[in-house]
Amino acid sequence: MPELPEVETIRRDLVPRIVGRRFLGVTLKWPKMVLNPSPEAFSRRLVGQCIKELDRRGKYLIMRLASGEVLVLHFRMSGSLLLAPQDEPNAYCRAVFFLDDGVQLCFRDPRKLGKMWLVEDESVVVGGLGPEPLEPDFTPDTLAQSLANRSAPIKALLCDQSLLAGVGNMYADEALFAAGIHPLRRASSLSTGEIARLHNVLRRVLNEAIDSHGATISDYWRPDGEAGTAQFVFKVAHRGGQPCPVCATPIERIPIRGRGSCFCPNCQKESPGRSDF
DNA sequence: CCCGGAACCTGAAGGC
DNA sequence: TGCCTTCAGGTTCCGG
Repeated sequence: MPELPEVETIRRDLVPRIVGRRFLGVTLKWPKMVLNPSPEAFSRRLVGQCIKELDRRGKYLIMRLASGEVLVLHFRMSGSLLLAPQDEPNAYCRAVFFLDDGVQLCFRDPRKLGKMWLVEDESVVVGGLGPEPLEPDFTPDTLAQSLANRSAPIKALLCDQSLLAGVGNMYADEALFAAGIHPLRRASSLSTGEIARLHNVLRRVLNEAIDSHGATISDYWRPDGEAGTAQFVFKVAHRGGQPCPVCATPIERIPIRGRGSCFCPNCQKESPGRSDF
């Protein structure tokens, strides 16, 4: 599932391949994935446009076009953006972008949950996102303010895109393990020390995953079709039932807000850590 | 405002 | 062997 490290990997892989290229055509095989404008207008307005810059905001991939318009993509659960896929026709290819150097860019998405927008102002899509966790404006203080007076489980809030952009189920689990914090802890119960630790490990976990080119758990692939390797260094994410790498206690898996949450019941106690006082 | 749950989707996996 | 149910989870919407 593409979260921040996966989308950042897609962006970095694509920059040398598609910046400066022009769209010659677009084929929409699942028009419902286009949320703005109408699918017909989307294709008509995109053709002929030159890709000026690739950016990322949270889990959104942002293509800035020479005209000033912006093509925004979200991969949701199962989306990938593949360059010149070898296995055409691909049953899961929901949209194809034909570029002026002969390359095809295929939006592969088995579950059809991915979304695209063509807008003049990207803020209508990403305006509600919280700070970028790897940017300087994400500080222990801003995290503390986001968590103050909130009774929801910390795990749920870490996945709330309006508080912090780009963190999803996998990396929230990894960060909470690294910080030694139980995912069900009420956010407002975290100490200043715990919040500082969480802030620190969030950045570390995300940066390490980017270094590993993201995690290929199910349907995420790099644009060239290669898998990421971040899943091989996961300590708890997607590892329910397996032994904790630190203490060998079986990793538990419980639903939080309907999401499978993996943690070590020994390393991540439910009560606040005594060492913080 | 805040919290939790359903819906959108379909392939994979498990039960009988 | 094969049908059926359940699960996976990012985002949006809805109800309490």
